[in-house]
Amino acid sequence: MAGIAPDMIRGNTDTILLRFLCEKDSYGYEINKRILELTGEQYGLNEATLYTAFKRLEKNGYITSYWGDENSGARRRYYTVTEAGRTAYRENCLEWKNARDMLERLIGNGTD
Amino acid sequence: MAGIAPDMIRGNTDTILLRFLCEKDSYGYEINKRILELTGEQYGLNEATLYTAFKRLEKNGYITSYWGDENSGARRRYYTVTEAGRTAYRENCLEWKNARDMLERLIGNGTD
DNA sequence: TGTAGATACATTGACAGATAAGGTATCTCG
DNA sequence: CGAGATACCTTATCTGTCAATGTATCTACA
Repeated sequence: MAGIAPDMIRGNTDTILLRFLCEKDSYGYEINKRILELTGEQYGLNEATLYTAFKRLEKNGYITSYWGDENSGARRRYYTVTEAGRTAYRENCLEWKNARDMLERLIGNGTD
Repeated sequence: MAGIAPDMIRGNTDTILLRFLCEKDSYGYEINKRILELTGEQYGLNEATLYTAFKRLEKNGYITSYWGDENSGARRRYYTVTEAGRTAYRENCLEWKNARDMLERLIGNGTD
């Protein structure tokens, strides 16, 4: 298992984060753990990438953030998806499906 | 139809070019026309991207090039895929399928 | 007591691939 | 002769990702 090239994920990072936040408020570390679980440890976001993406999403008005009131453990910054974020998520999903189908046609099936 | 975001294709550009060159020797302009056809004019490679990719592939030993002997029309630089290029193509196809399935799981289905 | 490991967030500089914008040159058609 | 298509190429710039580094807290264990 060689892992996944970052350039394959690029363009979908924001969508992935929005997906998890559409389910429930969450924070960086937790989301990344869920990504690792879902991919059988095959893929996880680099931390710098993760926090850069959160900043971008917040700047675009797709999420808001607040500090959790942990009385134990490290502090956590929680994120909440906005209505605009939910809309963006749905649109991104359509774009992904469109791009996926196109790539399927363009790449061929590897039998040559 | 908003077209396809470049970041969705990124990481697959080389594979797409190799795919066409696995079929037959070809040149930049022709490949790009075939991409436009196959996608219903939805997507075409930026020329700078196209020629950068050819350079990269050649540097990696995946393709070789030669000038066509056109006796009419603009000169064409033809590309030939090497054995290493065919192998890379097959591997890239597997990587794409792997990444695609992973993204499918990570992105969800947009129904939230 | 202390120290290793997990949790958790954040910043920095560098890099690779993509882009827009510009350029060269030839042929075809009206 | 000029417009449009064919065909290739270069440069400066942008964006997202990454490695490296830093901070701080809690838990487990010896």
